[in-house]
Amino acid sequence: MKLSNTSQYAIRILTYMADKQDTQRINAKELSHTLDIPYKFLTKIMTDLVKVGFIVSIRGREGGYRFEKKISEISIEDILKTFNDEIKDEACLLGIGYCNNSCKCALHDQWLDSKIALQKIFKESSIDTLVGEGNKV
Amino acid sequence: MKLSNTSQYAIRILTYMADKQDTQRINAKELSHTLDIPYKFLTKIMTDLVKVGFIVSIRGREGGYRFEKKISEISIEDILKTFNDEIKDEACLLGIGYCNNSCKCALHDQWLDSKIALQKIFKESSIDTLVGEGNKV
DNA sequence: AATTAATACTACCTTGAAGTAGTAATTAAA
DNA sequence: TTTAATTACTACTTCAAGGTAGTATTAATT
Repeated sequence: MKLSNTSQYAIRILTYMADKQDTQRINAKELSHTLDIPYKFLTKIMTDLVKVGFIVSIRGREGGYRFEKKISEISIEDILKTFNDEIKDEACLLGIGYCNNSCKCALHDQWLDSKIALQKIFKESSIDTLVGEGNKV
Repeated sequence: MKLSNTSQYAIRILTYMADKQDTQRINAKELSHTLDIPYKFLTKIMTDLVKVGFIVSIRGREGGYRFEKKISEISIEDILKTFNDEIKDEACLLGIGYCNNSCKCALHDQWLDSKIALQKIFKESSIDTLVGEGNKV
């Protein structure tokens, strides 16, 4: 009952980047050190985040990353979808195919409200709503 | 954002067993066929469920499994705990150590209500509340 | 007593996520 | 134009969960 490491890392990276947007470019080394994410694994994730258009990369000396999309337009859901980690509508908590109103598992009704609440949180939490709270990174 | 296969299997096994408690013993072969769980993997899970005291096994010909605990006294939470898959109080959605009121990640406040709701569902859903609804197995 | 049908145990194999290594490509600075 | 600092790419290794195989043990039936 948790997000994948990759999704967790991606959310933390983008939140941290948003938090210090004064400095326009942030490089992988800084992110790796600050967020304690293995360097090589982080650069792999960064490349994915570039490909999906959340950020752009500047290669070469003095390079790094900066946002491409507005941070108000990147939701947690968007990030989770990038790594195929979102909660799908017909997700079955017991892993028996798909659940819906007419075909459901024994936990479907109990799980429904929480599922919707979680989906809502993920959809409505954009990166800009997460910054500046002095939270741990 | 899902339960482990093992937990899903265990919940389905116990729910199915509870659903047909008329027949006192159920054997691994029937469970494996009916629930479409690999036989050898299922027997491994069954042994765990025996060890933790939810069920007892009857070895030898005509053997099988039956409940040891009352099905009203086995919660989803109990099952999840058996396989170390429960939602812990200080679980951090972003995987940054532990979260609490004074030290939290950027998603902690948003996640809190859902977490509590889920914990409540898992705690309050005992096996007997899941049977007899005609749900898929 | 032998056979058969069941669970238990030990050890192994497979798979996908996580993580690592090395090199190529790029670009600013010296 | 060389060097240094950066991201991108390809391929590999590691780890834990999931799954499999073979054998031992148990006990009712024949």
